[in-house]
Amino acid sequence: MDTQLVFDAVADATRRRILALLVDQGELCVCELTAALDDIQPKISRHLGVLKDAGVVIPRREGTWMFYRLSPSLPAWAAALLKTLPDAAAAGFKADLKRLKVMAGRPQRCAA
Amino acid sequence: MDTQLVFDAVADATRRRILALLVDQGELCVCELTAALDDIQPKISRHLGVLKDAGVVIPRREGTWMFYRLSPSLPAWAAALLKTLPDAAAAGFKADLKRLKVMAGRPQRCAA
DNA sequence: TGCAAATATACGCCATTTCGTATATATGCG
DNA sequence: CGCATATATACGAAATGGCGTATATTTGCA
Repeated sequence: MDTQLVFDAVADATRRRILALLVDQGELCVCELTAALDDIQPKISRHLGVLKDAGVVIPRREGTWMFYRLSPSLPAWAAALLKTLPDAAAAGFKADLKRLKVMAGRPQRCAA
Repeated sequence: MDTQLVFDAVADATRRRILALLVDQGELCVCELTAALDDIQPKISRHLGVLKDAGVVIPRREGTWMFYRLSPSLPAWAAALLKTLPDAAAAGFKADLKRLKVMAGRPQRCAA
């Protein structure tokens, strides 16, 4: 676990919004995050790539969907840091969560 | 409290080393931090300026010394974030702390 | 006032990062 | 195979941020 990569990961506002949603929701796919953040898909994918390379999230493929969730093997300090993100984002987080909830055609999960 | 400024503050390794020491030691002056990090004074001052502008630390003058400590009015999420820093820095933090302890001529505090 | 110590700031320079757009890859299905 | 959906990557441009060096500021004291 590279410390600098983790802090680089949370230095960007878009990545913090993604992580706050993953902390709260457990697992989300790219299209759900794209809808929740109301942003373009390549941007979301690029930031998810950064998070994956940092070891903060791990991907899971299900058909054409790619689901992302927090890595289960984070050191305690990193897990504690990520848990602060929904509070840190505050108002923005609630808006993102609301857009996620009203998103049309959310993918069905086969497995958890 | 500007969220982005706080995360920018901890994005830099030098600032994390400074903050880890302040979390652990409570209050330190520029010359102590310069010795502990084994770095040049303008660099330490510049980073302390960033931390001050972000509202993460507050300065206190005592003669020619400037002492810095964590802001007492941090939101809970920010305080929780900062508390992870000594663990996040790990080995580097211990080395910094050791250099602080063996520093010659540490300033005497008049007041806490 | 004049000097010394401690700290802060100014100035280019260089490296990194993010962005939008366009395109490539991968999977499922008929 | 061929098409559609979902996701990932490549590219150049623009902005940002840290660095070292030099210098300015502040304070204490003779």
